[in-house]
Amino acid sequence: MREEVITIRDVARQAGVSPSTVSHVLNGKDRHVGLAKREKVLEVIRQLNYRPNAIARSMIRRATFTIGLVITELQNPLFVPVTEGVEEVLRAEGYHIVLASASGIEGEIRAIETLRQQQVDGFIFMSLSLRYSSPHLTQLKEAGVPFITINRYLDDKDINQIQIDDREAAYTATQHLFSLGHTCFGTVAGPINSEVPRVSALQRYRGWHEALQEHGLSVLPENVLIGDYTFEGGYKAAQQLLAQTTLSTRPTALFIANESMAVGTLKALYEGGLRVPQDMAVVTIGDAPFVAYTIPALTALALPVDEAGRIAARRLVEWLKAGQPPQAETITLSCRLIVRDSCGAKLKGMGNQG
Amino acid sequence: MREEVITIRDVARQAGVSPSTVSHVLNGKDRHVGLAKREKVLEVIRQLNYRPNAIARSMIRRATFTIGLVITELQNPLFVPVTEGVEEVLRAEGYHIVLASASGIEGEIRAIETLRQQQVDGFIFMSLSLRYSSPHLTQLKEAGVPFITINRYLDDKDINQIQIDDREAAYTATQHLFSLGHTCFGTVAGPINSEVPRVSALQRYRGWHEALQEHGLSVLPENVLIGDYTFEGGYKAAQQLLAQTTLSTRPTALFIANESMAVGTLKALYEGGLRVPQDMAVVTIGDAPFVAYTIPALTALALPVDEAGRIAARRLVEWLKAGQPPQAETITLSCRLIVRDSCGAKLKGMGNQG
DNA sequence: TTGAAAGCGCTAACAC
DNA sequence: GTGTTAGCGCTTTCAA
Repeated sequence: MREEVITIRDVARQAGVSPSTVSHVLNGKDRHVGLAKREKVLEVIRQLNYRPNAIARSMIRRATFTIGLVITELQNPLFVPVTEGVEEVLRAEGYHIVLASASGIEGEIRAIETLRQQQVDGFIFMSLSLRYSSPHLTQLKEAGVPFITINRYLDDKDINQIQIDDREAAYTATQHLFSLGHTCFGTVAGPINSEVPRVSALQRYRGWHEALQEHGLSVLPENVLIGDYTFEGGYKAAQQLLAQTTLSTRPTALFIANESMAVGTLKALYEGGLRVPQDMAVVTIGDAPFVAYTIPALTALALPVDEAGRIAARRLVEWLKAGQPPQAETITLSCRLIVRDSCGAKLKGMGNQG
Repeated sequence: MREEVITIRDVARQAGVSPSTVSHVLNGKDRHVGLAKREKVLEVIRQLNYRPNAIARSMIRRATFTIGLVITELQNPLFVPVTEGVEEVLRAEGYHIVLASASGIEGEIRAIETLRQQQVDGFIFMSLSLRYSSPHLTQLKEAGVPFITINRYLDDKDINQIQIDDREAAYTATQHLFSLGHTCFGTVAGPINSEVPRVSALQRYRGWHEALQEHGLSVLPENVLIGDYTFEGGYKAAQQLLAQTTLSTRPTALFIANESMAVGTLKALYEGGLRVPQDMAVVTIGDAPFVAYTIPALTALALPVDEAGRIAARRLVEWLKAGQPPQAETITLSCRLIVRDSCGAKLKGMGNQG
């Protein structure tokens, strides 16, 4: 049943040439092969349905044209669009993706180890950023292994990183609320005070805070909630906000650290009888497809996720082709404000001054 | 900078043994290696930070412990959870995943070709099912290549398939509406009449239709809309439904073929001034995380997606281990009805009879 | 219990 | 232009 394996020698024999000639017509670079032989070889290849063994080729070339894509959270909304970007350029360049899911630092270390055994040519890390330092990545860098990170905040600036400017996005979001006339703010932050805080959550909180400070505003502690980036977390946080505030202390504008929590928030507000945007403006970060179809549609900062993937892949491929690391660089991508309905129009009266 | 490659010979030399001895302590099966030598070898391995070359090993073993995961639509909501299931069991079994995105049959054929060159041990296909016959898969089967499909409807019953029972899910959804007392129905179907219809859309339409027939009900053509499985598609379809129906002909219950379209529908209904579920009950198929947080929360049929992934991976691994195909089988998984708020309670009056 | 030797399928010097 | 040869790093007979 199973096709017997046919090798380059079989082709050579059938075509009456040497294996190296076959190899040359296959890879066809420097060497010139006579037209007659070349055609004959090509024909035999087709006839025999010969399929070159890429593994054997890798042995000699010392390159597998394979890159390891290491991620921690498959269900992270960034994963799919980033991967699409990565895949798009890698495929065009003839590279394959080996997917490794690794939760936690230990998992990541294990994944690196086995992928190196598999002789991947390089890595793209798209894992959560849980801390600023990652010794195992610094080590990987020192071993000369080509890799690039997406969406991590490593303080080792000799590592090539693609970052999305979470701080700026939060700042922009908050400014947007300002520009609409709001002065009484609340937020549902991401996991900023768990044991290992997510760096993006920290940065988003920071951006929000900076914008407030800039305007000399402070926020009541009861208007600052902490969520966990989930729908449920956003829902609960908003419920709590409503429960612990009164009409007089309640914010008129909410910055929700990510889109999942924003959806949860919308629901809690609806159930609490608050209208968005009339009673409460809501802005968030993240522009998953459903964000445009909530009620009301969410004003959000769109993360340049597929671009991040493409850039990462492109830089890695350049590195691989050059055979040496590019100038280490941290590329920071900005988010784009997409105004929809959840923040409403500019406030008219001054009655909202908090 | 770059670590020089250290091979099994280096280890052997350092440890004062032969390469084959090192190989044996590494793979440690039949052969007994003296304790002293074994320890010495292990120590040298650690010292040198030796990393066996999996590629070289594959050459001899004729197995790469790698499987190709071929998908058409990265952004398909099934992709992430299915992949999680697949990854979970494959990793536990020591297999690696090579991800190949391939749009269309031609892309799939190309992906198969290059992955076979990469010597993957088997395949999992999680692509859209666009047609019932796929000659290239039948061919792959005949070549003796181990593979399994998820969510495809192939009429070649000699191929191992994992299916989700779309027809049944739609039937159940519709029955649920019935059980609540509805008699006037509408639907937003998936892409059932495009040039290459999606089989799942066809099946869901069929299940809906069967349930209606069973109750001897017919549906006004104007209450049957066709969408494209997107948020936008659902939104537009529902708008059209409202536009082309009057209060007297308008359905009281809607079956929306997937969750994205259901979200769009909810928005259109809201904007049209219809309350869900009071004025219109809505049920859908697909239970992406956001489905529980729409307003109102959607009653939906949850697809057993991660289970599908796990089963597929498990069966494939068994096949690989056995070295021969299992009894060809099409495993059909059922969906689970999750009742939330979008269908409301049982209708009281009889005024809704259509 | 261990080592020597022969490859896996391919490419790349090096001859001719 | 083309063939011969020597490996890539590993496993696996086959002897010892």
